[in-house]
Amino acid sequence: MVAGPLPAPSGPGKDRLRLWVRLLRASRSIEAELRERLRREFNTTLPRFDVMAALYRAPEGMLMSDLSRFLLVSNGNVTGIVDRLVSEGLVTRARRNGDRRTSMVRLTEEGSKAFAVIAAAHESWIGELLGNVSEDEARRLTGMLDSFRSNWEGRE
Amino acid sequence: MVAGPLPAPSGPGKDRLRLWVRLLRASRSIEAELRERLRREFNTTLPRFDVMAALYRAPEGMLMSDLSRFLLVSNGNVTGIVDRLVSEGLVTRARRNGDRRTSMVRLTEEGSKAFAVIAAAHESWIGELLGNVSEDEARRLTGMLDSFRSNWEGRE
DNA sequence: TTATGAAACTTCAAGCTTGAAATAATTCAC
DNA sequence: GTGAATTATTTCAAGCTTGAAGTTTCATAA
Repeated sequence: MVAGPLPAPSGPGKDRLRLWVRLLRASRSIEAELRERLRREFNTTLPRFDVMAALYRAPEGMLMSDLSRFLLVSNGNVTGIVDRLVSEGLVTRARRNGDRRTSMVRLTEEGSKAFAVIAAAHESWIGELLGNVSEDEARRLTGMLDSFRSNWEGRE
Repeated sequence: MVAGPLPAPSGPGKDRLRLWVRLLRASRSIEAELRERLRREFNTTLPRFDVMAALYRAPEGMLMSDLSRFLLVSNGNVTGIVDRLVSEGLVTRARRNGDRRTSMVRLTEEGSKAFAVIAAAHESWIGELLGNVSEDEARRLTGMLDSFRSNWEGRE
């Protein structure tokens, strides 16, 4: 490559690279805004919200490793976040009789109530922040991302 | 088993919420894979790569605040990453005569060479990881994300 | 001039994140 | 049953990230 300083990227593969850059910028922008609002309005964080959201969908509870797999983060990471949620009284770790290596993590009553409030705000924020994406576009994009996902999960 | 535990979310606004969840999962999956490969193959990190990529496009250099704005991260964050890159000899901070508050950050010769190698691998990884997105789909998705971006930047 | 305000950075504490190593409990092969 | 893998989790050091507070330098204007 002998080139001028800023050749507009082109050539095979550049379309996907460009897509990746856009995808990353979009999700970082939205994430930053959500993080900021969660902090300002509810004094919480995105990782805590993510854990609570996962647990809210699973009233019977989740193992640490379930959480880690579902949220796509490391085991050690979940330990720390759950520790903080426990110390805030939003979550419990219940030792199981069957397998004493594991513990079921569940939202407390308080955690569940708190989450419901935050989730409602969160949903309306998303509606606002993605307001310029039409419902139709949203569905088409979602479809593309779904097929990306199934291909991704089936790869080695 | 009365209520199904996981009613599929529906109703107004749910399409955008679903889109956001898919978007976040896709970018996190890809990011995790890139991070892993950068570490394994080049013993570096995504934040360092991002800074170097920005500097590579700007041979004349960038201010710390330019980097922070461009990468969508905080000022203090950039300080730390640049510190590490400097100590690795990949980047320099040059004090300017005009305004002594600022310094121009540039890739060193070594940094530039190193980046070129990593960037080539990075591009081929993206080609591989997004291989199931057709070129056509990639362009359409990019178009949607572009219009999202211009709306985003124009919001108050 | 000089103060006062803004701008560019750095520092800091707290929290998030990872990968690797350590613990503890279970399962499996024999 | 015993010992060797395997699985679930925690701990740890290093690095990333933020928002807030602090420093230095510059710009403005009275």
